[in-house]
Amino acid sequence: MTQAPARKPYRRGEGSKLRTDIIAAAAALIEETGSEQSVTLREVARRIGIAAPSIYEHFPSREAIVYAVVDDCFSQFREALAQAWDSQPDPLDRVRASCAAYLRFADQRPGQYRVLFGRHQHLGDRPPDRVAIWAEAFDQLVAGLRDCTRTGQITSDDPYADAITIWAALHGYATLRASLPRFDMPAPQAALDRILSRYAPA
Amino acid sequence: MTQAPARKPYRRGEGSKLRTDIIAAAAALIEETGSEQSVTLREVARRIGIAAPSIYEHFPSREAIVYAVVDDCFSQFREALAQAWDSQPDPLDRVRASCAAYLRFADQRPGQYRVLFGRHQHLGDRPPDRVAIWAEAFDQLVAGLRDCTRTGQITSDDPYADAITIWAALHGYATLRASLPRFDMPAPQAALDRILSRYAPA
DNA sequence: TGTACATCAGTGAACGCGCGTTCACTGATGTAC
DNA sequence: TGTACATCAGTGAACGCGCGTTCACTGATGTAC
Repeated sequence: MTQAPARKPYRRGEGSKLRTDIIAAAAALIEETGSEQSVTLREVARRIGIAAPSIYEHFPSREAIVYAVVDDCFSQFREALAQAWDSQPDPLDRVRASCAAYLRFADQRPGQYRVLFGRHQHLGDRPPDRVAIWAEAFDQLVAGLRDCTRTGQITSDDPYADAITIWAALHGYATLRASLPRFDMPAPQAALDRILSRYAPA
Repeated sequence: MTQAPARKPYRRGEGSKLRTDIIAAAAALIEETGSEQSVTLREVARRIGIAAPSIYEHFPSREAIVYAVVDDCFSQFREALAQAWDSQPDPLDRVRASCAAYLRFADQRPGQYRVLFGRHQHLGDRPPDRVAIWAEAFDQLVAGLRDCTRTGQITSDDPYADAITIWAALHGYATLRASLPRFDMPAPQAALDRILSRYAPA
């Protein structure tokens, strides 16, 4: 769509910086449209201000760009969750902080969050196994709930089943808010408080 | 993709039947891929066994087909919810039945459910106002919860806020289950029981 | 200090593809007489 | 009962478009001598 202004080639030895530009442009495109399909070589090239074939110096195919972006998103998502988890020693605070980080990611980058649930066929070399990443985050939530039941901060006869419900509520809130922007939703923090209030009564 | 076998033209006066075929083929395509983008005139035509330009007898553009399909989905969705609501006299049973119908629709036609949350730009003549349809369904849930608090079947200090949470949990469960089929989720009825158990303790 | 040259960071033109859409048309079928 | 013809339900070829990808190339830049 938008044509980037003229640019000078990177200096010798800095050619790999273009790789970063490509991923950034593709990520922005995904964020704007919420779809991987909008990542076309030509549109990415236009945004950076290069010719489309220049991309082949850094990626073997269109699909490889999308793959790299999604990979990047997953890393940042995991990092955000891990940081929140580690920041709190108390079990309930830990669950709260993790859930808040989850909603913050989805709120600030709804398009990228959306893409984390897309169907990603593998490129051949490495298997994607996105399910494993979600399972990891989910297991952490289950562990958190278990800790909270042990300390008596949360009452649950089945932390696994309740973790499913809480995850569903988080995911549902985040995607509803992004899908129906004209529908008046409470802010993330208020929504989270509501969700958890049924599990950790004051 | 798949080429339909040879077919005979509809008889005189029955030409409008093709319109139904087109919507059905487009709906199937959406259901298979979960995306409106897969509805192309040529693919729809291939599936029915006609030439692509024949579609212009019944729809002015590609977008009009998608619009008709989404319209159809919304009608069926509303109908399913209304039927469930009307089938139960007891307030809590009514909420349960409506939520169950919601999950059943999403479970049986995940691709079409997904599309109900897409961005639909209007075609000019009539405004889409999808938000109004969602608001209508949501208001019914709020009313149901209010009735249940009156009868004491559910405890809530803020039925509106709790309706948001319950809707989010339903939507989140449905979309997670569809997005991550390899992640082991409980069946819809079990998930619904879990969700509502926090609001209507036995 | 000057210069030839290898290499780096790209480019421009072209390909085949599927797409939406337009247009002139065709063959079967029901109907008026 | 027979026939001309209007109409219906479609078709085939073509258009311009944006796309992914290939290929031969080019100009600037750092380096060896």
